[in-house]
Amino acid sequence: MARNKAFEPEEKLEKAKDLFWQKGYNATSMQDLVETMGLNRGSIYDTYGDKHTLFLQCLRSYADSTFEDYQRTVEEAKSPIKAVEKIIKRAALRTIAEGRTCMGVKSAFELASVDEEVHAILKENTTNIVTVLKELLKKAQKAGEVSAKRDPAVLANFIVSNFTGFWQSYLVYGDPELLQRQAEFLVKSIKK
Amino acid sequence: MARNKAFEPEEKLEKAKDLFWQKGYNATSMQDLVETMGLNRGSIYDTYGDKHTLFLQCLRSYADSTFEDYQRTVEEAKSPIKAVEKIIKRAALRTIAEGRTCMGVKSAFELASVDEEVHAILKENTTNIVTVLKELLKKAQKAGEVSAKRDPAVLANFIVSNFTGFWQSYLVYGDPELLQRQAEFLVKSIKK
DNA sequence: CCGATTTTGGAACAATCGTTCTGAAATAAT
DNA sequence: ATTATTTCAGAACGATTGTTCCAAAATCGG
Repeated sequence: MARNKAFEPEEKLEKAKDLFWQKGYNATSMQDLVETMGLNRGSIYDTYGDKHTLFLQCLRSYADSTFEDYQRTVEEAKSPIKAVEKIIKRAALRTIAEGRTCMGVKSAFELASVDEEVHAILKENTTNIVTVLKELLKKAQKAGEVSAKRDPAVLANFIVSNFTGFWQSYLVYGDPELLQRQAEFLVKSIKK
Repeated sequence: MARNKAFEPEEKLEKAKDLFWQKGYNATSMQDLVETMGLNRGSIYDTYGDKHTLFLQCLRSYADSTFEDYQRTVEEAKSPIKAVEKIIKRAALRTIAEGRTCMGVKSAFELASVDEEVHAILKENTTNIVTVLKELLKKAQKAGEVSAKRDPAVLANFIVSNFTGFWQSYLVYGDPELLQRQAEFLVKSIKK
């Protein structure tokens, strides 16, 4: 009946994601996308819709894969508190290694206050991570590894907020050692 | 000899600042600025230079006034540790009250990685606040109000990073109570 | 009042924005 | 081979981007 798509939509979406991630939404033009994705203008509109819709798909893809990364980190841990520690260390490591600021954080500060769809994606993603941490902290409290006086919800949000703080710190100073020490202090704060 | 300026440059800069603050750099157009500042195109270019130069002046103005606000907060405090507490509480309060995300944080994530001038302004401003906190923490350590084991530099950077975390938390959840509790936990973390 | 200098509103600029459309080439199933 | 659908390169769209320029009005010091 018809010709097949000559490209892998997910693979090209990955390229779009990389570009949006690097430049931000407003600073990325459709021309940039055409060149980076190596796709025709029409093909982009046919496959992904307009620029905004394309961006939402990229953001969702980014959010999902980071969440999956945190989930994998949890699975490998030997105890609840070790899992929390691992997640924090992993966040610090990603900040240093990725070479550019978390797409979620960038998008939050650029768009979340004026774009309800972006806000919804980021809120859901944040809640997912917070929920994982909250459950781990509850278990850690039962095991006596975290003070029972603390509210797990506050602790979990505190940790996730600190991840944004990691990006800010590294963006301004680019000092891996400082970041590591901040992460270590965060772990200590949670434990005792 | 010549006609005087019919407007107060600083007053109009304030309006530009408000607009950049609200919309971000890339999403603010020159047309927006003309309308919001109530000034002629030519007058803007004559007085402030091009869009980018105007933005830098706005950002500097914002950074200076927030730093002054923190300095005032310190002066009113009765002890070093109280001053640190006050600064943290004040940051949380501002997050809740101002209705829009800190211009410094927004600009950092939108521009700092590609705009060296913006990066320099923000780095200097951050260093200023970190320095104030560091001195206060040293004094607090001498007074036995903060554990001497901690590195004041790490603590100070940890606190400032948490301010960015405050904005993220409030941007995503808009929950004043949660933020207050995060701030309280931050204070506790520093003290013990 | 006069001459110098600004402000002002708006026209004009080339460039780019996101988006749509065209028409021809390519490829799939019938 | 025919037909249906997609890809492709690029033209074209009106709108908007940042910036410059111009002539007229306004206001100052002498």
